[in-house]
Amino acid sequence: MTLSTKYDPAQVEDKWYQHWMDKGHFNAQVNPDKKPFSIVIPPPNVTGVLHMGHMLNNTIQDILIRKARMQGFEACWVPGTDHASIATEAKVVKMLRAKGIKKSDLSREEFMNYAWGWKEKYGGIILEQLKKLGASCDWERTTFTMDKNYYSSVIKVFVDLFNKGYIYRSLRMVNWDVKAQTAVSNEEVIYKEDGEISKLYSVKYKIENSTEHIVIATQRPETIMGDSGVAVNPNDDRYKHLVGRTVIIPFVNRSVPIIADEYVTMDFGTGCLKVTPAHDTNDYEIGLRHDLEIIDIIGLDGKLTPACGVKKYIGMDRFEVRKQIVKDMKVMKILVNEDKFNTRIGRSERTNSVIEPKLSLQWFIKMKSISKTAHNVVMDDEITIFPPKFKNTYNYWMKNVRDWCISRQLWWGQRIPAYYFGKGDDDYVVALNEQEALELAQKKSNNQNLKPSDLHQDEDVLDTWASSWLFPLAVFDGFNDQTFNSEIGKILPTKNKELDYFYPTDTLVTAPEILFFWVARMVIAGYEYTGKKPFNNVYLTGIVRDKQRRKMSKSLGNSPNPLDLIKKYGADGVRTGMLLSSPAGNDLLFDEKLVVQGQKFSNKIWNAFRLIQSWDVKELEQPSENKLAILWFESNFQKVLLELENHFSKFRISDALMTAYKLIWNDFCSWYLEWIKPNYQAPIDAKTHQQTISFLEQLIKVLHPFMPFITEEIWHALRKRASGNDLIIAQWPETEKFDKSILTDASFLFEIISQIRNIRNKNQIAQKMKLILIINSAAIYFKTIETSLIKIANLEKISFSEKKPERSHAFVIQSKEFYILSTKTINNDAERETLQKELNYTRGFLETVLKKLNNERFVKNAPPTVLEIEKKKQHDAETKIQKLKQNIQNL
RNA sequence: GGGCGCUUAGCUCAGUUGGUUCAGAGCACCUCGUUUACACCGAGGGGGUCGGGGGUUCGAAUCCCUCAGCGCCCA
Repeated sequence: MTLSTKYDPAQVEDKWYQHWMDKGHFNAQVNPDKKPFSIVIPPPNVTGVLHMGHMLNNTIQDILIRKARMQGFEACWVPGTDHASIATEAKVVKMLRAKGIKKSDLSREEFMNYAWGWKEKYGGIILEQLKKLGASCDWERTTFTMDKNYYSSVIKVFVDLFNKGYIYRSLRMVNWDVKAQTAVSNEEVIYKEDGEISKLYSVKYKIENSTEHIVIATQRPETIMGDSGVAVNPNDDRYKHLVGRTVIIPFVNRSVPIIADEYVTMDFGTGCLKVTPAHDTNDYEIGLRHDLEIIDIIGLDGKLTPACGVKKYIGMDRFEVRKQIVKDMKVMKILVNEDKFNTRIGRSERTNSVIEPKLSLQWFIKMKSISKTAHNVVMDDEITIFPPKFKNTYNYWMKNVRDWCISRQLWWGQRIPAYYFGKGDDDYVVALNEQEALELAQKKSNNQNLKPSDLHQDEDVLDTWASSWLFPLAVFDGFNDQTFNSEIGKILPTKNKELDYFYPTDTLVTAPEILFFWVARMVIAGYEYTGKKPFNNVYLTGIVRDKQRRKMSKSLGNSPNPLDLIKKYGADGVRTGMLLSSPAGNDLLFDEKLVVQGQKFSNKIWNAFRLIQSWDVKELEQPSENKLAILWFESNFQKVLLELENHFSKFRISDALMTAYKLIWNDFCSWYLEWIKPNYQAPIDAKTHQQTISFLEQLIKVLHPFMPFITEEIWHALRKRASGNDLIIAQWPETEKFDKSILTDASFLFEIISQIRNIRNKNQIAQKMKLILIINSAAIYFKTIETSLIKIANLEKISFSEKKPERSHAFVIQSKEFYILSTKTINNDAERETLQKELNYTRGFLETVLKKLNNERFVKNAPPTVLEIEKKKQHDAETKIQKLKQNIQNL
């Protein structure tokens, strides 16, 4: 069989993925004979298509899960998707609009049908794409956050938290998205980096019973009609005398107090702030402190309401009113000034419309007490975050945790199970279903005649995070009726085998951006319901950026299409390319060149395999150099395996890959294979051949988690294997004790070889030309490495002699002198220069060593081992200097 | 404004407890090399005052102070 010199991933990847699926290698079940190792996927949005961030994130998860599987764990990777309330609803609305259908024309049920239809069509795309990447998820466990069971879990939790007193309904300032007609969280409000240019208007307010005016500064003159106070700083001498007086609000002629509040910045604007509690978060706080009236003059649509009290403004958009009111103020001669200034304007992440701070009745979770354990366990490293710097960030957020607004004015999501039976703010009950709600409502209202039709369920749905925070529990059906005890609001142990076995999961791999949205909240939910953590480790990946450090995004168009990359370079190449530059927790500067490097690496391994496979094998006596090569590689493999495990234990995945990369490319291909390679067309002895195949097997084992496809392909090409004997479930190599002296011998050997190659290079001596090496040393020291040295350095022979040959190139290693007999005329000047350079360096080195040794305090204080080392350095350097000097003289 | 972090070779980054010839890796670059597994290759090489300054120590990339530049999170 002749194999192509180029490895072609397209030929093998789909084949092996299908094979693994057919054999059920991805599926995990409760198995008392094995320890569990589980990961839950950060569920991607159903709206999404695979992007580079997913590629990185899921490659890392796949690496962890594949390694665990090979290490004999029952490895379970649960995939799933997230219903993404806001984003999905936006997509569906847009899709309907294209068909000429308005959401407002549809009933809730009709809309949900469309939404489900959309989800069925597009919602699974991303998971299908993950298969191309090689993700070894247990697809039979695929979970969607709106699945029936999941939905009811979320509702149960809402009811439970309400009954426990964690959920309350309250008038709060929310960020209102006028376009999307929904409240959005603080995190979904975007402020432009450099701010935005706006105008600051200075307006005269008349002081009541006085001819005096006070000049306030505002950037929102359209809210003047909602003013219920004017605030100054208590330390501001300009206004001290006015505190306690009242002013007349223009347009509405309302009389409001002048109050003193520390919040006011004296040197901003006029130092005099109009207070509009209904339309600004800070004003709201001030209003609460000073008991000011709340006058809401802007409707949900962003238009002024009759409450503004000025007929011509009613029904006008807030920004139109701003233009008009400025004109009107000019006419009234109360506008003193308008200045351009740079300010921060909050815009909705989804619609880019300017956020309107708005008071509204919303549902909240009290976060302070429920999150206490979740805070502590991370501080105590019960849950470990990688990289550790995020522990600080987590701490800061938890310390200042704020109540969580969980209602969203949308339809796509879990509908809030609150049922209203009257007009009063407190006329509602919270229940699992309508039947229970009716019973509760009858009790609460003291009205046994309430009918189902008298109840009206809350129109809003829950924030998506208020469902996905249950993910690690819900995927193992932790809230089914047998497991979840609604009386005490706990998930019971020993009631659910799957949950008992797979929970807590091992490692969560996700982006730092959602440390609070998702990670922290999962920890909170985990402790609230099981008293246990949801995962042992949290690994936070970096953000995938382009070479210019710009975040990859659709709008910039700087993100390659992952599937195109896979097509072009193979999944193995792409996985490798991503990881090669992904140091733990740092951002990844993606460059297609890295994927090329991954592809080249595939090819290198492929050709190593081709070489081994091409040899003619005979029952011959094993040459001594092959024995040495094998001993060396065995020990070296063990040494490197330790390094690899160390990297893994610290989640240095990219370093682990680089370690494997160098082990294969440098150690195996460049050294080992060249060492044992038979002469052209000569056969190889069977023993060495077998051993070499075993080595390659070991190598592809440790490489498998990174490059699953090519390794599986070679695994099967190397030997005939029984059905089901696949690399994906092969046993991971064990670390064993190894011989360190052989490594020392080898590095001595390698150093000599490098020197000889260097001499060839510098003197234009062809690789093919055999050279004679003379060593000024007893032959006994070179017994083990002699034949290897002859072979790899391509020598004719080695002689041992104290006599320095006349025409030769000299070098010194570990105080031993080596001479390469020259076939050409030696260029004495060049040779002298080389040796002199070496001599100067060594002298300088000796000087620094002597400096230490002559320092009494060093000798007194340094530990004996360090002292010994320094003495040895001195001795070696002195010998070397002597020999170099002699060699220079001899020229 | 508050908090956290970063600055090491042309680029991206390692460097664990202060102590091996410790100043490293990968890529990039330069030189040489192709009938011999792979040119998606091989061999060799150059390149850094460890951001600046000060301090602690026998000894500092590593600890402390300070200045400068950059990034992230929160308000």
